[in-house]
Amino acid sequence: MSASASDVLIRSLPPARKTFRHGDLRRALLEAGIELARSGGPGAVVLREATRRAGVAPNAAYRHFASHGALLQAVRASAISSLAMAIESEMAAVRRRKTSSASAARAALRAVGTGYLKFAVTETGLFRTSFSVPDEVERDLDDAKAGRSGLNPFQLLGLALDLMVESGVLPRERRRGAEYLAWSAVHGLAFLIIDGPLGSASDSEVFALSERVLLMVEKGL
Amino acid sequence: MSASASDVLIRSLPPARKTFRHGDLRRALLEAGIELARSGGPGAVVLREATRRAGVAPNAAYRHFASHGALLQAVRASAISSLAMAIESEMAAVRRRKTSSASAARAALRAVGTGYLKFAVTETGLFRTSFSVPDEVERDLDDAKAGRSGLNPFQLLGLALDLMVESGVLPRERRRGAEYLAWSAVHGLAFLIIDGPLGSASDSEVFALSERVLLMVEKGL
DNA sequence: CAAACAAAATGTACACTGTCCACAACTATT
DNA sequence: AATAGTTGTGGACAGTGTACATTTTGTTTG
Repeated sequence: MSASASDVLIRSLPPARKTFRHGDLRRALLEAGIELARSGGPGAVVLREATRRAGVAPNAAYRHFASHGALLQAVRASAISSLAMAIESEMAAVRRRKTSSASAARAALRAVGTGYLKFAVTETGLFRTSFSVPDEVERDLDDAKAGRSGLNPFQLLGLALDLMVESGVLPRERRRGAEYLAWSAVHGLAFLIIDGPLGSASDSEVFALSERVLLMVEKGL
Repeated sequence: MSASASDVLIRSLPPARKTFRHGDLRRALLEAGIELARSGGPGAVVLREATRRAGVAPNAAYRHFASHGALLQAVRASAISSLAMAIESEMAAVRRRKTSSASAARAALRAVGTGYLKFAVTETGLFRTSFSVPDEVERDLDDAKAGRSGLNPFQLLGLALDLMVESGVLPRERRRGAEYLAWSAVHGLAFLIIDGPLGSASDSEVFALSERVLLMVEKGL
């Protein structure tokens, strides 16, 4: 039959799957959503566009996600996981030195902060998506939000703080709730950089400011 | 003519203005937008709903705002102004004591922080709207974003820091960029409370944490 | 004072979104 | 091979922002 002509038309834009079944539509939709979030933030992850990119009718999405919100949540979980991995890789780059010493503990906390900030600057869309909606990451055991270590960003921060207690840098009585102090400062700075008045600051200014914030955290914990 | 029947229908919901001209539609739309933002955050300020509340056709808005985004910006400016006023009133409650002493300067900075946090908790929708989009408040002379003093939140913070330098609490060489350190910490905490893992924390926990963050800022500046 | 004009509203229309429902195509099971 | 269940399609609807043409109105003139 004359498949060539219509094939050209069809193949022009969409992936043009040949089988009726897609095979792994859920993953395809999720990845499309992630890509949308990466380049446009949470507001850009629109259900119909995801189905379009997957080469599928809009309603097909509802076989895999209960609603647009459910898709967004899945994308968000993935974004948080990416953040965790960014932090992990920053920590790994540091841990190659001596272990459990005071300076190592400080370096670990610092790595969490710089990983967090780097991710915010580098993957702004995903970072925004990570915090586009209320959530409790504290005792959230969802693996989709964890990095390779199985820990989510909040837990990685807790780990660094535990190290500081063990090495005597942080008095044990100040350990409780310390996550929130550190996270507040670093998250606030990240926000000021990507959404606030620091948006037009130079890289070196941002770097200098990051150093000061991390120092403030160390001193003020 | 039989105006009674249709009048009942019309009068049922909308403000039912009788003149063709509205009189002050711009203000009406802005106030409707503010109300929407207050109760639902930035996403809830939808142009058509604002016109509905003003008792006017959707397109009427375009005589006063170039786009939905323009309306949102106006709402946002007003939200920032409200934030400034919240900070101002907190500062005023403190300044009744001794002036220009070290403790007064510290109290001023503290007032900025608590005003900021109170506003975030009390007027969550407006607070979210204030930071729903990139902006530079630093040298923004827009009066719509200022409080009664004519200063916007960022400038109020700067003022408090200036006081600290004058009273010798803050070494002059650490003054530059200190706004960002303080703002980072407090803004981050505000976010954790309203959108993050601290959403389910009790009031007393939040209060205690706020104290610690403000202390961290004082120590770490 | 009537006529002309600019401003402010309306009405219609379009593209786009999320989502519901009925139906078709395919797979797996009996 | 018949049947049931899953996964996709097609059509429809309400809701959004917004462009265009049109009507209503207050103001400014001749």
